[in-house]
Amino acid sequence: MPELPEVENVRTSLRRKIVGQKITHVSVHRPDIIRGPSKPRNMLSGCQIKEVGRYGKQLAIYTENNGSYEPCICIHLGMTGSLRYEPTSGQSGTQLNHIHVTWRFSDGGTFFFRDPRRFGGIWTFPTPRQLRDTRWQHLGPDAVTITAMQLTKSLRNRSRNIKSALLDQGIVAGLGNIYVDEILFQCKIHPLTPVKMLCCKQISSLVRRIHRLLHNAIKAGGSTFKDYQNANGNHGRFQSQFQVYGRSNQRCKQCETTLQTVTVAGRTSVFCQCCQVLYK
DNA sequence: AATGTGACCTGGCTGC
DNA sequence: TGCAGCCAGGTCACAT
Repeated sequence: MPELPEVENVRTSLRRKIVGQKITHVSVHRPDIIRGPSKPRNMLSGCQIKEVGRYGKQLAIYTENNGSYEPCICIHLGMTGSLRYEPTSGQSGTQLNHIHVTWRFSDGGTFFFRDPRRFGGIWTFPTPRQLRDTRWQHLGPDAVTITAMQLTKSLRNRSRNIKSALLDQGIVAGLGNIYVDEILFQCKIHPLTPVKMLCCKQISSLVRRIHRLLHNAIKAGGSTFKDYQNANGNHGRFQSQFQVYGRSNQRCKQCETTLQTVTVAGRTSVFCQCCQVLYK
């Protein structure tokens, strides 16, 4: 389940492998994984990789020609998507099923997009600016850099609860069910608390916790539950630090109360009814 | 306009 | 052992 820390680890592991390389051949095994209105311009075939970027949970692969930016692709990993780099054209450590796109590089290396559940996808754009001005335009500030002032402004006069607000990528980009549950537990806020009940001090604290948690999760290589691996095939280690996510009906690590679940915005939320206050 | 809900998709788990 | 049914959740279309 890749959220921001996992996507950031994919980005950093991938950029070391592919920046500067030229794509010699692309195979699209499953065309419906290519989304969006514009059909791919050869999925970067013949292009040289300039940089690997990220915004929220989305990755971007930028290419260049004589120093200027050329076509780019945006990759969303969805729930089970993964990107894997193999130094040779073989697929030694990569599962062969559910590979939808394969890129081959000038050095003989291969790069795969695999996504069993196909919630992910790839979007192509003629320039990075097109990507920013269309697909990324509606996203809120990236969760790593969002400020208390930006979040306060986004939450002003809203009637929804804090859990669904933090899951909304238009308010803050990069958080998903796992990290939102962990952040709300750390802040001692019940997931159903209406955002209008939170004061400026609480929102500032929320933002500090978001930054700290994401920083620690990125440092730990992200979290692995079932599927996630970075581009080298390594698993994350942050899941061992979870306080609530995946611990329904177990004891709260702070107060020993049995953790409960509630469905918010169609997602299972685990929380401690003793530690987390429902402001009304 | 803002918010809520269900569909998409498939691997893994549980219960019979 | 094999099968059916349920659950997981990011995003989007549609309903309220």
